[in-house]
Amino acid sequence: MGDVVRKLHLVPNDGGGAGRVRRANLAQILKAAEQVFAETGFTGATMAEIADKADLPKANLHYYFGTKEELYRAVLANVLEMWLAPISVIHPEADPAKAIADYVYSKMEAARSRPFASKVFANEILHGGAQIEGFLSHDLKSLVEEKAAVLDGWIAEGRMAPLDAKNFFFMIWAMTQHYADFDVQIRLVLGKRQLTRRDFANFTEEVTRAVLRTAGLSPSD
Amino acid sequence: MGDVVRKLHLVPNDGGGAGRVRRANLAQILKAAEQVFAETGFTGATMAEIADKADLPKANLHYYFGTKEELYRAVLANVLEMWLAPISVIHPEADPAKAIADYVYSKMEAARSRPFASKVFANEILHGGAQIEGFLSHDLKSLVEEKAAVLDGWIAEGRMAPLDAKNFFFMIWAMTQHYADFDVQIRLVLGKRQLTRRDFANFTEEVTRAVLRTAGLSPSD
DNA sequence: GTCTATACATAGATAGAC
DNA sequence: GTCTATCTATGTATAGAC
Repeated sequence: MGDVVRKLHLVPNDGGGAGRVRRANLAQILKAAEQVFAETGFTGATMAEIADKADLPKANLHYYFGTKEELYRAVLANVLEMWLAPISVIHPEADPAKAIADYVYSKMEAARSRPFASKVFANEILHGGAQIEGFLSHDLKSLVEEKAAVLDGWIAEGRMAPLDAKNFFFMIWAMTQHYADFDVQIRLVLGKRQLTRRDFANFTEEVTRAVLRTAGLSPSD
Repeated sequence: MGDVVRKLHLVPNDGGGAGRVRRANLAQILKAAEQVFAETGFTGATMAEIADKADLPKANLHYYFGTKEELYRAVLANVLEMWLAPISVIHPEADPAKAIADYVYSKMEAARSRPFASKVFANEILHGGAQIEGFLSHDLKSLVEEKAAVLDGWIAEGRMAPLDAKNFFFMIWAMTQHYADFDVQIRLVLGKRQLTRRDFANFTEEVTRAVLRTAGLSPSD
């Protein structure tokens, strides 16, 4: 953790780590900003609305983050950390079925518990990803290459069915993030007011089964 | 075609269908608007940029569509038509494997050939879908119920593996639209400048295999 | 039916008192 | 370090000449 943040130069001026108030305010602002950016996008979001949600005067946001864009980049940095973390369960020594099921579970849990983070990420990519080009073309690219090599190894050893490993990750991302990003569509089509933990447990089961079958694997427990 | 448009009251004043110039201008504006809304979202898009891309003065857009929101709704109406059309291949008399493969193919082809349309739709849902709530909660909901019943029938007859039929559609939508909506991520991770027809053919093959395996089916040809 | 010039509203950013 | 008042830019929409 922290690596991506530093690499992308996305850290707000921390002043040296002195104040407690500072930390609390930063956290409050970042949380409010994540929600507002998720709901209305970068241009749609207004500093006034974020300030309202953070329960702070508008000028304070500019005091801490300077510009709207800086604030946005700080939110993105948080989001990217969350996005990357789960993939570590994919490593050569792991059991394929268990590792892949764990990965799907983690991504679904992230979609359920931090839907705003997922939407901020989706929105950024949807509109060209100008702020995270470096992250995508370097950090994520090499990570995917590394993890795809793990899958290729398993395939070569006959421990899972042959498939395009990179594309396999794309399909997993597509399905898991869909439940966060397109929740409105899912709710309205199912006629539900809210997607519950039970709903997500069911989705997770279905997605896990789909992914494992695609890889020619059976659940390990 | 036209049904959804009418139901949602999304038709711009057609004046009676007189002019040829009118038709050409409307088409030009709608095409430009689809692209700009896709790239920057509703609030991010400006009438000036759309006018530029449509090669018309800004005031003309207001002449034809009144407000930015009306123009946006007209774009959405087009997009929804495209979105719905392919699902008709799912009907009781069809062969399950062939029908599902055809459906995946059509959705992937739509993602490839009309990426802006897919992005406009994704953006609208991502931000709450206020403009298409009626479409989602009535039209799409009943369509999904009808088509899920077809799958449930196939399952009952032992013609495909048991699964949650509605969720099966969600997974298909997630994967197929991903290649349009997240193309930037895919391109940068793969290190490609552009996704070609060949790339899409490969994605389509992988997604089709994943979907058929999930349904316990083998390719029919 | 087309287009230039402009009115009006909103939102990002800052100055300066506290 | 906080906040009110204000500046300035941008973008939607329209008036009115052609």
